[in-house]
Amino acid sequence: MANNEESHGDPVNEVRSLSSVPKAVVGRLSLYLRELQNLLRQGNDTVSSTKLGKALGFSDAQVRKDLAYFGQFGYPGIGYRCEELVAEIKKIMGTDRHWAVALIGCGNLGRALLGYRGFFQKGFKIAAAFDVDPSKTVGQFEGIPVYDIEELGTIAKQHQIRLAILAVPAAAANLVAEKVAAAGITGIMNFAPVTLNSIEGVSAVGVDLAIELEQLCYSVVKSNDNNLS
Amino acid sequence: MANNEESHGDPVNEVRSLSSVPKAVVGRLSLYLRELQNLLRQGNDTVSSTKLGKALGFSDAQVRKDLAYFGQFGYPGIGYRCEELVAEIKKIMGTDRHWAVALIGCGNLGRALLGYRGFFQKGFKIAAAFDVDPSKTVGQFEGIPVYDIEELGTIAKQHQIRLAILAVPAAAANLVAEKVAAAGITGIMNFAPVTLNSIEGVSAVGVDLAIELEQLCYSVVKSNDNNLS
DNA sequence: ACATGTGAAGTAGTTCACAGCC
DNA sequence: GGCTGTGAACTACTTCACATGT
Repeated sequence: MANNEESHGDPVNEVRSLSSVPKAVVGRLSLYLRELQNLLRQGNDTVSSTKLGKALGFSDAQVRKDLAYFGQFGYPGIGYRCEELVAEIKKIMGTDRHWAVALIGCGNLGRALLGYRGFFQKGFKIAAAFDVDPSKTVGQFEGIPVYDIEELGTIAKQHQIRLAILAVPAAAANLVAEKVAAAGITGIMNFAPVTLNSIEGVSAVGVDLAIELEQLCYSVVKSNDNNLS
Repeated sequence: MANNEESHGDPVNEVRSLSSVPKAVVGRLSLYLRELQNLLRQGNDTVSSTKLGKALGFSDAQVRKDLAYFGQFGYPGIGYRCEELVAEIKKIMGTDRHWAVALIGCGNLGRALLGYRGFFQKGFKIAAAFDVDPSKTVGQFEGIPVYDIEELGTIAKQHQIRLAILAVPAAAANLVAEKVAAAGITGIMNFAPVTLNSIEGVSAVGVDLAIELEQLCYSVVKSNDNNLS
């Protein structure tokens, strides 16, 4: 029994869409994109729904249905042209352009995220970092200037920042989220271990690393139980 | 239209269970646990399914149904006793005990995770770190010793390590995952931006921070579209 | 022969609504 | 009156299977 799998956990990370496209579909789209880029790097020009699905643990029908929400991208008898599909999915996700991002909270995790290459590769650039601690707001980390949180509004306007990464303590998260919204930012990636209060016109995804590990823990314990029987 | 929400993205983080409990339920269980602990800290002894659900954006029925998969924990007319329910959920998740964890890959992200408090608070202790780079394997970070990856088997046995956090480059991830499995570790939290090949008897959750941000990006773009119409 | 796109069928997850209990 | 636990109804998602295209 192959107990391994990378499918999607569910409410551990948190987004809701308004439209008729199921959020599960959008989640898989990101995985398709990632896999397609890997395939391209390995020199593949085209890929079939069967192959793409198999690589990610989904059925071929699932792949085709998911893509069908957004258009007809395939070629019967051929499959999908990787480069083309990459471009399409990027357009759908909104990552066909560059995004300026604010990082708020320069603690352990915050500083690591400043140096994280993965964001940049997807077109996200952390334009500025913020903190409340005066000892941090003097300089810069990883070449990114650190400002006092009160300057968020000004700097956000200057750099046209539309997304914020929150790496602040749980107790401060909701207050900071309000400031972020007030600065005209409409997307928040929240690393604090609390569910943010909903803010009109602002989308949020929560990423709780400890919860993610806890989910893994459940799988491990569960699979042990099953193997005994 | 309140476009904010922290519900669960779907296949962005990746777990599959064998049993009949939907993975979505297990995901929400972690959120209930987190909220219950916050409620306790605020001095609440009991909570109703309505209140708990409202705090997280779920219906009262959802909360009750989710918990009903595991037993009867509530008191009609009263609700749920927070402390009691916390203990129950911890037991279900397997976090009622302590877990020794190996961290593999001491780059930017890896080192930040070594210092991340959230894991410890849930009972996870990073007992040892590993890397291939000899310049890193001499010392320690955050008080945690760093070993050469080849020592994984020995050290894992010594510390009874059952979980591993992979913070290695994408190109190395699958190879390292094999070594992890060979060391007798049965749970992998994968930060590398690839879907790991399935390994017999090993559970994996994938956490791709860039994908998480991409999902947020989609929500923001989408909600913009909707507001125009 | 191979692969897409899609209606139809099937499965899984969520909400309703109410009986029973405090 | 407030609240849980749960069958029944409903909704959403996934898979099937095949017509169509290369």
